[in-house]
Amino acid sequence: MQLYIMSSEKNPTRTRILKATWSLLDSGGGSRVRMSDIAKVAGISRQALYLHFPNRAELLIATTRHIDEVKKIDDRLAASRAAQTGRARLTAFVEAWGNYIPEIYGVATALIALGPGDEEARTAWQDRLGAVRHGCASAVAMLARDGDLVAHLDEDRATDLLATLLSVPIWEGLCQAHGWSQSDYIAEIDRLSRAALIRPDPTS
Amino acid sequence: MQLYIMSSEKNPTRTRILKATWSLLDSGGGSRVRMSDIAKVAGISRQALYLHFPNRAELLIATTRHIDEVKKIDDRLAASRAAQTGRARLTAFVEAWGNYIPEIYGVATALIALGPGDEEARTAWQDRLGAVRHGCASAVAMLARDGDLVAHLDEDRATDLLATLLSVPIWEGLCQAHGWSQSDYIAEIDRLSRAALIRPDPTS
DNA sequence: TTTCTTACTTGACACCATGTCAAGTTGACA
DNA sequence: TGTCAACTTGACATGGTGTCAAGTAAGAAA
Repeated sequence: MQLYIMSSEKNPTRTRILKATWSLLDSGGGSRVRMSDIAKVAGISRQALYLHFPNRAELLIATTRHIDEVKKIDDRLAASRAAQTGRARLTAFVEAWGNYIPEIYGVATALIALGPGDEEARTAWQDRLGAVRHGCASAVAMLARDGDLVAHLDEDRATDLLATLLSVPIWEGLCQAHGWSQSDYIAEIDRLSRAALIRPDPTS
Repeated sequence: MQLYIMSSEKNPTRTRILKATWSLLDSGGGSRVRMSDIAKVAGISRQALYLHFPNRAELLIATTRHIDEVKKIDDRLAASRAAQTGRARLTAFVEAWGNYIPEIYGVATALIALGPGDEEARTAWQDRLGAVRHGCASAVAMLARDGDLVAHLDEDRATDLLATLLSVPIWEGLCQAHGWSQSDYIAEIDRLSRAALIRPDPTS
């Protein structure tokens, strides 16, 4: 268990560092952002960063947590849990997470790029994926409960598939590489996930 | 224009380097493979690598070409072009490319990891994606010709979507992270791409 | 006022990987 | 015998991370 402290209140320079990291990462250059760049934007010396974070990986991880806090991801995902049917929940979850991706994309990129070679960074990212997967799993479970889950996939498989459809690289491919709008992305992933998971024509 | 020489014949050490790179990259550690590791496996000095390749990026790129040559990707993709209907071609292409992914996965990972920060590596990888996209586009065009393309997507959008479904990260998510078998992967992507692109029930 | 503490600064340095350079060595071939 | 190509060895520049030691500025406590 861990105590989460509102980072906005105390530790003003720590917050300044996190905001600097966030803004640099958001402006594109995922893994090209150096510690010295962050220090410069935060208005402190490079070495002072290490008074607040033991290394680059932890700084990036702390930045994702900071963004989660500011963007209130927990609340947003919780809202998707209100849906009563599996189908509704699927759509709600796709929307909630799909719309969160662009907000963490910068940090995600940096964290993923760090992954091979940094155990801690990989773990941190896996944790996050785990949280998404959990949301996927409960949407899938609800579909199964409703008898709406496609026949050829068990719940685990269906969860794998949904989590993969909702992965960052897919968002990146469509919205970054191919220039899709966020709403087109959401609409298509929603449609695709329904095609993938929902049993066709159960009533006919 | 560029002359492609069968690398297997002449240049024995060059080939040894490429094979060493390939085997190291295949054994997992994508971006953790150092030039010195490659040299050691190839049985030459680290500096001698630079007598054959100007830098790491070019070595990786040459390695993908070497694999293409050995694995005959061109022939395999060409075979998928024999299909007469859009639907058959879609399946054939999914199979051809989907089964090629695991064979280049190691190098792909290293090349992608190099991407941010190395213009040349990014370009090389983009070229490859371009080739895949081209295959996707002609499958989509054939579907459209047959009147089988789903109504709400134009050909460009459909191509984007198919190329994304066939991207390396999706294979990685399913087959690496979640342990799917290659045949399950192919079956599911085939089904998913048909669900995504083919107009439902055109005859009823 | 003096002293102590905390947060920061400066500058130097070790580490590690890439890539470069210069000066050998070795073997084949003429 | 000489020459050339392929390779070796050792040294070094570069650029980033992370560490260390000594110094400074400001506020709280005595």
